Amino acid sequence: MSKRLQQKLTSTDQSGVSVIQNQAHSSASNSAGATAGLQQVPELVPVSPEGGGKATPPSKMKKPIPDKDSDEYRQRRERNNLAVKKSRMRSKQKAQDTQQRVNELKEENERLEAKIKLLSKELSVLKDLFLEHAHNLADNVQPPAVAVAPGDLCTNGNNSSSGSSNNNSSQ
Amino acid sequence: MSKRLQQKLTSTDQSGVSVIQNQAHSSASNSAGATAGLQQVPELVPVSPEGGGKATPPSKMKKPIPDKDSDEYRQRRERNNLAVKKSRMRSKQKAQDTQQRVNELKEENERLEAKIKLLSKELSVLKDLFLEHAHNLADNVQPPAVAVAPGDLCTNGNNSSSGSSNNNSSQ
DNA sequence: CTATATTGCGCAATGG
DNA sequence: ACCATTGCGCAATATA
Repeated sequence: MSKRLQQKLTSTDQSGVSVIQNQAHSSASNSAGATAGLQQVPELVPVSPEGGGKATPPSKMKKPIPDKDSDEYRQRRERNNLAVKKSRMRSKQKAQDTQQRVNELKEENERLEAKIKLLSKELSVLKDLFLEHAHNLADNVQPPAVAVAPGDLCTNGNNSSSGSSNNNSSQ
Repeated sequence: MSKRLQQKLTSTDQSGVSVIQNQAHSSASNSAGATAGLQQVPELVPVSPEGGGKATPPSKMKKPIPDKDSDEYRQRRERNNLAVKKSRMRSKQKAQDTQQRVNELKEENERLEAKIKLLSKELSVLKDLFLEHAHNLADNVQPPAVAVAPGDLCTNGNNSSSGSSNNNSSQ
């Protein structure tokens, strides 16, 4: 009574499907009334169409007949299903990773841009100071105290509100 | 003779498959010998199991019978197949776009890092110049030519002689 | 509730 | 021969 109607049930119960297929090319119509398990296979079986005892290297046989209900067939299918599942899992995983990569890169971009902004600011400040000096010299005037205290530069070139003049080390 | 064996052929010709399916839960074995087009439907039809004349709010009917070979069924399937195809196409497209985004972001990252490097260099040069001036002033002497005094107490860890005083303005 | 969108799964063809 | 990848259909489920 029981045919062979159990295949995966690995995760969620699915509907077992028995599928009969007709070849588009082979227009062999056969009749096989199956009471319970229905399946049909054309009885056309090219039984090794080779004259010699070769290993059929360039054998021209169209289809070795996808024998249904065959043990080997079922085994093959199951293995393929497994492979398919694995492949798809990896594919999805990869897509996810890619998405995450985008986020990481976006974050890093922001950080880099912030740093650029800061550096630019520092640069502009220093340039301004230079211009002042140049003007002073050009005016031939030499003020005893310069606009900037040399000690500041000696200690640290960072005079921003928060001291953050370090290179990134993470990642 | 020809049943209903043509479905997509939108892109490549595939094998037309007629699939009969049995419900996993309903263990009703029926017999339907079909010569050409085979199909089977369990005659179990839960005819609205409610006692009152309600609108069946939590109606428990399991399946309204997936009528095969029905016109409406076939139509519905075809529409779904189309939707599936569309959805998958978009999904793939999106994945591709994401990958491209990664590349773009990587490029931009490189650009930003290069810029940072350049700005850092400029900054260090300017700072060095400042230190020189400061020393000159501190020495009370003002040489006509800027004579660099190696005596640096200020630990300026860079004395790159390469003159790369570029000034970028774009972006 | 009906229509479309998404998702998991199996099958088959194909590529390596 | 084997596994990996891919396109497609079906059905269940989610979303509108």
